[in-house]
Amino acid sequence: MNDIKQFLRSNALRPTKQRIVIAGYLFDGTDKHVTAESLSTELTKRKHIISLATVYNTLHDFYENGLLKKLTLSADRVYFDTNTDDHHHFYSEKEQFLIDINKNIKVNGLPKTPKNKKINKIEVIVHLDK
Amino acid sequence: MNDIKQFLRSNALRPTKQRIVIAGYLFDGTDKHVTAESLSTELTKRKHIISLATVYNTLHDFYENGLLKKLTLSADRVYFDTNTDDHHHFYSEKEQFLIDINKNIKVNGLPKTPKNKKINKIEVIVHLDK
DNA sequence: TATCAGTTTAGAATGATTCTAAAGTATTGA
DNA sequence: TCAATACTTTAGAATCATTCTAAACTGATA
Ligand SMILES: [Mn+2]
Ligand SMILES: [Mn+2]
Ligand SMILES: [Zn+2]
Ligand SMILES: [Zn+2]
Repeated sequence: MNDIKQFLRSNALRPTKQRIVIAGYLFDGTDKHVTAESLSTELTKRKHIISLATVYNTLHDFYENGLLKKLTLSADRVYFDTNTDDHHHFYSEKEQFLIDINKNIKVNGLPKTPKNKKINKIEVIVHLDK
Repeated sequence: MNDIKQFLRSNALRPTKQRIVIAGYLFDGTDKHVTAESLSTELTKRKHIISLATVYNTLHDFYENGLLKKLTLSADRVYFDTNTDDHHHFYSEKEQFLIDINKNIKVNGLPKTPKNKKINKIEVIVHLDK
């Protein structure tokens, strides 16, 4: 709890009640993939009444400070990922199934990068079926 | 034009005026990535007045018949791809830059597929910067 | 403890997409 | 050929995730 305050402060984020609760949940040591909606639901379950606007604000604040990654897997919701290492995903849209691939993956055979551009990140999504 | 009619019929799609125009544009031989909005704008430029609802309907009809692929690259718009072969993309969200990678790409080092699931498709997105 | 910048919040706004239901059109079989 | 039918188009409303607004609130600072 004081750790969380320090953690927030060290990321230039004021340790407000709401941020402490959200950070406590998100950064509890287990990797998570959340949406604003799923996080809000989880907070409600835990009797923490935090407005949806604040959930959105906080996710963005954390994202902007590099504490979360953002995943665009489906057109109608944004996932935030507590695993900020470079990694990839198994994903099933139908089943809302999403798990990390932490092993080192090599992508071979890429053509040369378009003129005047540079590669920022290579993202591999392994789409799964039942 | 009669080709287009046949083409639509052979895909169980009635050759309506609107579908003929849209198919004529989309399947002119050059690969394209469009959104409902960009396609609508292009049609307007060409003096084809087709309602936005029909643009959406048609893109979905074509998609459902395997004439288009759907790409989820950004949370706030869906791209449809006239290249229906297996392929990957260079992408820059900031610059709306999107080009095909048709070369064969190999992804090595994947962990084993989760129990009771099978791989449907592997998607590689090479995110670019300036 | 006063001050101020940063934060939270309810509710409105936005914008892509989907839905509704009525009018229009392609198909088909007599 | 053409009426009957099924499919399609359309305007406008609805939906829904997300962002915005502006007012109330709170953490930091001295
Ligand atoms: Mn959306
Ligand atoms: Mn949206
Ligand atoms: Zn992850
Ligand atoms: Zn493509």
